[in-house]
Parts: sequence; C-alpha cells; structure tokens
Amino acid sequence: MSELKPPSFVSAQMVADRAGVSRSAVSRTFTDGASVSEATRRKVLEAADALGYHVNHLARGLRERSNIVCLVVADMTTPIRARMVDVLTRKLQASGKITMVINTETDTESVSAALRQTLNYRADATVVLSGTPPASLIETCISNGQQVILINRDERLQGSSSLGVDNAMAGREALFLLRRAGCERLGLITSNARTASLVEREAVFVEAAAAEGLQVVVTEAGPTSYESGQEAARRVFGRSEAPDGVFCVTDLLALGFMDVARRDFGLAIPDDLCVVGFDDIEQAGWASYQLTTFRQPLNPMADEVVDLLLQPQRAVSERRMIEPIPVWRRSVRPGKR
Amino acid sequence: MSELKPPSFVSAQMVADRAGVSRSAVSRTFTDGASVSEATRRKVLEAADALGYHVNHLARGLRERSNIVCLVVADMTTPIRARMVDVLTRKLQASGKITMVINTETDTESVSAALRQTLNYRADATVVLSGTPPASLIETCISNGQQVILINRDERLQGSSSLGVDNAMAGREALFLLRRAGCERLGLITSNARTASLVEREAVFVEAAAAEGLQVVVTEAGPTSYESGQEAARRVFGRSEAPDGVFCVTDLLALGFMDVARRDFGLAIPDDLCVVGFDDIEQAGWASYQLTTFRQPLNPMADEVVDLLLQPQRAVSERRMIEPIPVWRRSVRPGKR
DNA sequence: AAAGCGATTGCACACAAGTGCATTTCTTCG
DNA sequence: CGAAGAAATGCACTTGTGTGCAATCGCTTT
Repeated sequence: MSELKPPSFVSAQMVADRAGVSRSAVSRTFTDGASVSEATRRKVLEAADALGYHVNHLARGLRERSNIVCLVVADMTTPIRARMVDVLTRKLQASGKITMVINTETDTESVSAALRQTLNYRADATVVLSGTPPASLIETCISNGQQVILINRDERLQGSSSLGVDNAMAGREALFLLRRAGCERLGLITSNARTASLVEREAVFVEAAAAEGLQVVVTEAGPTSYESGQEAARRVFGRSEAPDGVFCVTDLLALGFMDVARRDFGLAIPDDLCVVGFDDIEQAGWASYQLTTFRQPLNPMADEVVDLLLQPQRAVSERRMIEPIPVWRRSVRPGKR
Repeated sequence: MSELKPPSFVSAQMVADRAGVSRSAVSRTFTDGASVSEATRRKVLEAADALGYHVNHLARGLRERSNIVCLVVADMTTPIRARMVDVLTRKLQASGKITMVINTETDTESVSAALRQTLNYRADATVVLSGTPPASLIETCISNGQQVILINRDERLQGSSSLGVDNAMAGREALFLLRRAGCERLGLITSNARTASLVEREAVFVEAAAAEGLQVVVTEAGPTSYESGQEAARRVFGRSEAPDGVFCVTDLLALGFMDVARRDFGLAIPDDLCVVGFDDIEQAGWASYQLTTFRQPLNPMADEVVDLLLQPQRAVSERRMIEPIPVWRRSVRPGKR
C-alpha cells in the first residue's frame, strides 16, 4: 500500500495513542526514575517498538542540557589532529555526549563563525583544537552558559579553561638529547603557522642552546606539513654550514626533512644527522623513520576534557598542563659519535 | 540562600522585550524573505547584538529539517578515513548542514547503536562510512523520513542510496600493471576486515590472474593497518616461493609490506618487487614510498553525497559508482625487467 | 477626507519533549 | 469494610522557534 502522508518522525503522542495511555506516560517510560507501572511501561515499549519511536533529543535539549559538544578543528587530515578527534569523540560518547565537528580554517574570522554555530546548536561546551577565537566571543559563549575548552591554544583567555602539553619541557629535553649525541651545529625547523605551542617549543630550544653558548639556525618553511619539512631540508643543506642535529617542532616536518636529507643529500640518520620531532604520530614509528619524538598523551588529555565537562565549576579559567612523553627511537644516537 | 540565576542562553523573547517589539518580529528578522520593516529590523539586530542572541537551531529543528547530518565512522585515525571525514564535513558545511560524528566499532551492534543516535537527533541524513547496519534499522530510518547513504559498503540494501568506487576496475588494472612489469609470481595482501570492497578487489584480481593462467598467493594478516602489512611481508617472504608482484588492497598494508620487504629482506622496489596499493593516502606519495596506487576521488564522492542530500527523491535505492584514478609512481616498473 | 491597498505586526498555535501538581487508582492495614 | 497511605496517571505549563491568519499601520489616490 502506498502511503499518502510523507514519512516523518514518530512522536511520543503517536506512541501514546497506540498504547492507549497519555503522552506523559510515554515520557516517563523513557525517563529514569520516573513513576510508571510495569503494565503501562510494557504497553508503551511495545507500541514504541512497533512504530519505531526514538526520543527526540532536540526537543529534550530545549529544556535541559543538549549534551552536544562542538569540536572546532582545522587540518583534520593531519595525523595528530585525526587522532585527537578520534580520541575525543570516543571519550565524549562514552560519557553520554554527542560530538558536532566544525571543520574550519585557522583564521580568526572562520573560528568566530564556528563559535557562533556552536551557540546556535546550544552546545554544552566547545572544544577548540585549532585557531584562536577572539576573547569577546568566548565571553559570549560563557555568558550563555557554555563552556569553552582550548587545547594547545594561546593560554590565558579569560573564563575559558585551557589545556596543553608542556612545550618548554620538550624544548629543553630536545636540546639535551641532541647534545648528548654530540651534536654541535644545531638547527630548528618550524612552520609559518606561528601557533603559541610551536613558538614556545622554538623559543625554549633556542634559549636553552644559548645557555650553552650555541647558536641555532632556525628555518621556517610553509605550513605544518610533510612538504614543508622537505622544503626546509633543501634549504638547510643547500647552505654551507649544515647542521648535525635538528629539532623539528612537528613530526610531519621531521619526516619530510628526513626523507630529503637521506635521499637527496645522502645523509645517514643518526650517524650524520640526528633528528627530534614532536607529537608521536603513527608514522613516526614506521620502520622507514623510527623518529625520536615526544608523545602528546591524547588519552589523558581527553580524560581531562571530559572531567572539565562533568565539573563545570572547575572549569573557570583553569589551565592544566600535561607532560609530553619522550619516545626514544633511532633518529638520535644514544651517545656521542 | 540567595541563588544567582545561572547563566543561560538568551531567547528571542528577551530580544523582543529589549527591542520593544513582539517575538514574531525577532523571528522574522532572522528569517529570509519574511516581512519586517527596516526600522524594527534595526532595533532587533541591535538588541540581539547587545544581548548576544543566537537563533536556537534545536528549536528550529522541531518544526522543519534539522540540517544535521550524522557521519557513522570507525577507524577515524586511518589516513583515508580522516580525509573522508575532512572532505565530507567541509562540503556539508558549505551546503548549510552541520555534521555529527559518531565514532563506532564496525560490529553490527555498535553500528545499530549509532543509527539509533542518528534518529534521536533527528538527523536529516546518515552517512555510513564503516560497518554494515542491519536492513531493518535502515528501514526504520527511512520510514522516519531520514536518508541513509552508504559509502563503500555492501551494496543493495533496500531503500538506502549507496556510493562507492569501482573496485573491479582497480583489481583488473592492478593485474595489468604488474603483468606489464613482467611479474610472474603474484601475491595479494588483504586484511581480516572482509569488507565488501576489499573482498571484491581481491576476487577480481585473483580471477583476472586466473584468466591468464596464473595463481595468486593470498595472504590475510590482521586488521587493515601498517603493522598487518609488515606481518604479511614476514610471512610471504618466509616461504620458499616469494612473489615478485603484489597487490595490497589498501595503501596502509602496502607501506608496511614495503618497509619489511626492503629492510628485513633486502629487496629493491621496483627492481626485485613491484607493489600496487589502493586509496592514495598522503603517505603513499612520500619520498620513502612512492607507491603506485589508485586514488579514491574523495571530492567527487563528497559532492555526490551533498547532491543526494539536496535531491532526496533521487536517493531511493540508487547506487552510484565512481572510477578510482590510477596514480603511477615508482613502486612498479614501467616495463619488463 | 475617505477609501483602497499593500506592507507590518501581533496573536496563537504547532513542534516534541519533561515535570509539578492535583487527581485517581491501588495496596495495605486496622 | 473502610480509611490511610503510596503509587500511578493525566492536565497543563515550560522550553524557543516559525508561520497562518487577522488586525493594524501608513501611504496613495480619488
């Protein structure tokens, strides 16, 4: 039989009609702790099943929390970002939230538009993985009762809680590793993204080197990518004085850098050149690279996010710092040559 | 105990009060084509701005389409999946939709739970990238007026529209490439995922080889991953009769396979061994691999999805096939040795 | 000035839920 | 058998929108 009515979602009213009870009874059947007799509950569940009823979370979200969390993210295809999104969606789901992903550019205008979307959908919280939203907009979010959590972003934005890895530690430790390997001519490879995190890793590394009386040649190629790493290597080894120890502020940069150093300039790693990365993306562990790097502990970070969500009062202006975990592989010599 | 009013979202009513107009006027101000005088519109916009008002899309979604699209996906960290999610979220956003990501396992029970979530949030459509939902649940979605679009899934699920790359073409072409390179002892590497797509690539490759009187040694390692590719290589080259031409049904498998073949068994690619992959993930183009493979045309696929969303009537039980694009790199010889 | 007419505006309802409160039903005990 | 108490139920209101319908406003025309 062909239906006249266009298909549409089945509501609690329809279930109530079919079960011969009031709509309230249906509502209570699907609400924990509400008072419903076993008999009605059975009738309701049966009718709901027959009609294919599903509670409308949108309508529910009108009165109480929506249970929606927005993830504002750029460069999703980057391995580290993909993992972040993966881990976060998993943990958020496990704690009863649903994730909306807003794929954006990193410029302020795009991020602002993303934040506004976040408000449009009454998200309980927004987690920002990329870009830096304007303070005024964050304030709007917060005055609307929405939490804002920044990950690896510029710290100290009034009212938002923020969360990041200890870049300074990585910068110092990277220098230590390269020096222990006996590297004398140090290089640093970074991208033009100029993120707070990247800048800090660079600054601390350069500073720590200066403290030992060493100068660092800093090379900034294009965006944070494999190709930029390649480009940086071409530039670095095209010069007269080539480095023998390099800290790449990102694994992707490191991998591109290594490939060109080895293939185009015939350098052996770690014999002629030591390389340290940051992130510990999957590819860093591949046999072709075996990159020594610092792991962003994504699971603990995601746990922290969930924790902040569950205790909103904790969240105000708090800044949590997480230690990256050194991962020793073969791109740095264990001792001097 | 004097409770401060908890911060909450500002509603159209508040804006109306402040602007001294009716709530309808506010609603009309934010509705295209509605009739509002320039004067009230200005007053409303001013009040809205002052209060930080944002239209509640949840409430809007009660009456009309929610503009929510759910993406059901597993293995998000896999480069190909990450790119799919990236491209899809981008294109969906561009056409005014918002994406909810449901990160799931591939087993039927998890996928079913994901589909139910989809219904709970009144998504206009669900796009399934992983796993195979039970037909009954798809039917429920459709009878609720929700579109279901399956990508690279088992075809022919009543009522859903489905979309996939031409695996048969890839299987045939892979054989052609290897034969042209003069490979005599053929191997095929697959995972234990047993997806329809993977199975088809395998079947067609084996069949095409049989048509030329050649037998293919099929190796199935663990899940679809780099590590499984490594494992497969260890097994394959541990045997007496090693292949000189291999089709890996996935780039990730291919990369792991290549690394072990070269590093642990000293094989030169493409001189001693030719390798063909599938997907064209970013890493396939890296200098260390230069893998010849087939690109999944993600942009056209995403365009197709958006197209199906905008023309729901088209969507019923349609199956669209997209040709993968051969990408010739250096893992296969251009001619016989 | 009155009528005509189109552009605005507000009322009230619909959408789909949860819940306080009053009412009804059931259970249990005296 | 009746009353007290507990459990179950339904009514009506709430959440924030969009919109049909009727009323009103302002302007033009005769």
